[in-house]
Amino acid sequence: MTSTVAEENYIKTIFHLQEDVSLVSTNEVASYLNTSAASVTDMLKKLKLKRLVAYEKYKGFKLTSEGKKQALTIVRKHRLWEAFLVNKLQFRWDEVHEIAEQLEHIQSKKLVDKLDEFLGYPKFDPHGDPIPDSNGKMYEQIQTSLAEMNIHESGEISAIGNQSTALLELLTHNNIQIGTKLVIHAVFSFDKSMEIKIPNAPLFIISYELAKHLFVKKVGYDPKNSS
Amino acid sequence: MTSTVAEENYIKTIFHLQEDVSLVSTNEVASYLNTSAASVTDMLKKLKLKRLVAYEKYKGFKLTSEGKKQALTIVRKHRLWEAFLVNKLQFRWDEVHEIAEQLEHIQSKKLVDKLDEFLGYPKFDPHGDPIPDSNGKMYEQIQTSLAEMNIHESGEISAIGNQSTALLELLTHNNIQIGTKLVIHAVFSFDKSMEIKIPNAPLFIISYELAKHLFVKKVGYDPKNSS
DNA sequence: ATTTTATTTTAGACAAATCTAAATTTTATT
DNA sequence: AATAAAATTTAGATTTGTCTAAAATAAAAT
Ligand SMILES: [Mn+2]
Ligand SMILES: [Mn+2]
Ligand SMILES: [Mn+2]
Ligand SMILES: [Mn+2]
Repeated sequence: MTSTVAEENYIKTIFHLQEDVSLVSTNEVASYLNTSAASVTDMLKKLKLKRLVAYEKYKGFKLTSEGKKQALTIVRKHRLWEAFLVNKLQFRWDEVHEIAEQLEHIQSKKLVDKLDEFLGYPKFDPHGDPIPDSNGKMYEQIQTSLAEMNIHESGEISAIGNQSTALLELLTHNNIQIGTKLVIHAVFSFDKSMEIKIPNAPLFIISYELAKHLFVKKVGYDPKNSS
Repeated sequence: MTSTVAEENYIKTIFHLQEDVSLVSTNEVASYLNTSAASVTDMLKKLKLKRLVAYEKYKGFKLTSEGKKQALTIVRKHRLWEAFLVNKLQFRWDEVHEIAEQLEHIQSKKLVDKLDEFLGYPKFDPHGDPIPDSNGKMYEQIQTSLAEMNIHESGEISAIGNQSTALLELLTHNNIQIGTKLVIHAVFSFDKSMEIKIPNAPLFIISYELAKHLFVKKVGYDPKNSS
């Protein structure tokens, strides 16, 4: 019924990988978890036996609905703990992922629900990722990478696609955080860098590399009028 | 350098058992941890190799100073998390031990110290047990079991030596909690039961079984005058 | 001082999670 | 369609933490 820490890490990994594609491969999981393909195959057999993944050898795999349900409770715990660390204990958001990787495996439904209540039922974690509620429901992220946006479009930073201290340093330097509104003033084809405007600051340029890791909720932009 | 969860559980167990006696035995640890004596011997070899216990076969064992230091950080985490669960998340004190058994193994010095600060540097956990500070120092518990006290002595409940829901139920019924002041009005030799007085309640009788599990800080009682 | 009992350790086995190397299957390339 | 390359699985080990049963040692009882 309950899963080990190792099993939970595989379940969560498959969950994240299958957000993009319908079937996940052995090697994808192996490289994500820094483990060998052989170990992944071993674990898949175990998870199949527990009916948490749908798996046929050589064919790829995905979570069953029970597997997805378990994944959502792990993701819920991970993000709630991250919110706790940042909102209550004053950690920076680049410090919390590692600790949440441990805390997400604590087993106690009551603890999670009380933590959720204590935090005021937050809908998003410090990186802008949605937190599943106790039924596994969470907000959709209707957002695009800033790198894919065009000149004159505007939006609001909704998530950060990388949790490194190096990225935080750059964002802090430029006064960018989740919730910051921006308008794209120019896009330079040479290096795909962008000139953007944010409130209370002069225009400045950000690299394509940076733009790729910033996710934006578009505003003032009606898809019906976009021909 | 860092220890596994299993190792930490042995270290903590030896720490608690050696509070009473100078040398701990294999069987004591085995029965405390509900494991076999053979497993304890196996683990002792490992802990000896890591220089965390002083152990000679057939002779008993105790923690080295490094072992004690590690034990204190585990106890610190355990009790701080219990304080968090009760003081911030509104758990009852009979619900928190199991969860703290998991949380005490989370590895992050910074987390523990921030948690301590967030809680306002509590000196005692919800069961009245002292919380080591970040240097491993903690208040001495100058307390005796209520069962060992005599008629006319008075004191204040400082710790509960058992964390069962059944005990909490009885204490709640009698309006006893940590901090409650009491005076012993009578001790009945037949069954060692005691008649006690607490503020705002009539005299009532408690069993020897209960008294054994209540720890009391004596007050208004000067040992110099006790002939 | 023997003998009996209790305690502790050793021997050997097992499950979980991992690995490397070899075998198999699938996919891509000529 | 045959062959080469890539991906995946299997075979066989290894480490950690556990177990039972047997052997060794220590403690208690006669
Ligand atoms: Mn994270
Ligand atoms: Mn996050
Ligand atoms: Mn406890
Ligand atoms: Mn406690």
